[in-house]
Amino acid sequence: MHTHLEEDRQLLYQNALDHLKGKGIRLTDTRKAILYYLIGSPNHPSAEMIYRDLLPSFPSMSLATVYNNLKLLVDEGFISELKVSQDSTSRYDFMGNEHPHIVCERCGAIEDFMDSHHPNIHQAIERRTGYQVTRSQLVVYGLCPNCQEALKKA
Amino acid sequence: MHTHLEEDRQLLYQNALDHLKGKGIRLTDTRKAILYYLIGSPNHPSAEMIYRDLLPSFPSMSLATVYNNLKLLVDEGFISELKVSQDSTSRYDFMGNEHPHIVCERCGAIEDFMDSHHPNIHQAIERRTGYQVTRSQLVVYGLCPNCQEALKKA
DNA sequence: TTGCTTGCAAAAGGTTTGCATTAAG
DNA sequence: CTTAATGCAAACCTTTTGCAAGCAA
Repeated sequence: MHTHLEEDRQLLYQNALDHLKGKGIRLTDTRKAILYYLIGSPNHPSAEMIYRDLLPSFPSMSLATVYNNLKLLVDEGFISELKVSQDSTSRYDFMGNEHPHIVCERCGAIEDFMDSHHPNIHQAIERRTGYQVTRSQLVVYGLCPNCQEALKKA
Repeated sequence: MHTHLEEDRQLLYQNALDHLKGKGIRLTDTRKAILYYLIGSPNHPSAEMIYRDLLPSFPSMSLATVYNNLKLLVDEGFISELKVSQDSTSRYDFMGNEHPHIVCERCGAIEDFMDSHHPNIHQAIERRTGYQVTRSQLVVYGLCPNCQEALKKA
C-alpha cells in the first residue's frame, strides 16, 4: 500500500521533479536519488539508512547532504517526518495523503495502514478545540505478526 | 481536563507513591517533586522545563536526575513520552488514560483533548493489520486560537 | 548497613552549521 | 556567470553513562 508500483513511482518522481524545477530548486544527482529512493521505500528510513543505501552509488556524498535534502523535501511537502517512541532518530515517509502508522515495539518496524474515517475527524476536532487543524498523525504501537510468532516459540 | 483538581492531584500522587514504595523504589525528595510537578502540569513539559522550575526548590539537583526519574516514571507507567514535529525535545505527560494531543505549529503549545471513539478503533486495527495493538497516539497539528488572532492582526 | 539514587562531568547519539569548493541553470 | 548545493569538519543539543558520594529503607 505504500510501496508504489514502478509506474506510479516514475509518475510521482516526475511530478516532484517538475514541482521542484518550477520553484527554481536545482536538481542535483544526490537530490534526485534521495527523492527517488524515498518514493520507492516502504520502510520509513532514517537519514542514516538512506545515506548507507545510496553511498555505493554516490561515494562522495555526505550525510549532511542527506539531511539538507530531507529538510527541503519536508518543506516542499513531499515527505513527512515521523518520530516514534523508543527511537531517537527521525524516520521519513514519502506520501501525499495522510495515513496512520503502526510501529512494532519489539523489532521497530514501521508500517502504513489505511484508515477511512481518520481524516473526517478534523472538523469535529476544530469545533471541540478551537484550533485550526492542518494535519493529524495517528501512531499505533503493538506487536507485529512476526514478533508475535517469535514470542510464542520462546 | 488535564490539570487535575487539587484533591485529584493528591490522590493520584499518593497512589503513585504507594505503587513505587510497593515495588521497593526509593522515594527521594527529587523523585517525589518531579512526580508531583508532572501530575499538576497541563503543559507537557520537557526535562529542561521541569529542571528549571524545580531548581529553586532543589538547588543541587542535576538535570541527569530529572532524566533518570522521567525514564523510571515512564517505565512504571505513570507518564508518557511525547515527541512532536519541529521540536527536538521529548515532552512528558502524566496521564493514566490514553488521549489525543493537539499541537500549535506556531507557538508550540500542546494541549490534551478528549476523543470518545478513539480507543474503540484498536480492534479494527488489529483485524486489518495483524498487529497486537497495545496503545495508540493521535497527534493533531494546527493553529491555536491565540495564534489565529495574532495572525489576523498582522 | 546496603545498594539505590544522586550530582557531576564526560560521552554518545543525531542533527545543524560555517565555509571553501563545485556544479546547475 | 551566478549562486544554490555539496562535502567536510566542527559545533550543537538532547539524552545517557560512569563513578564516587550520599541517603532511603
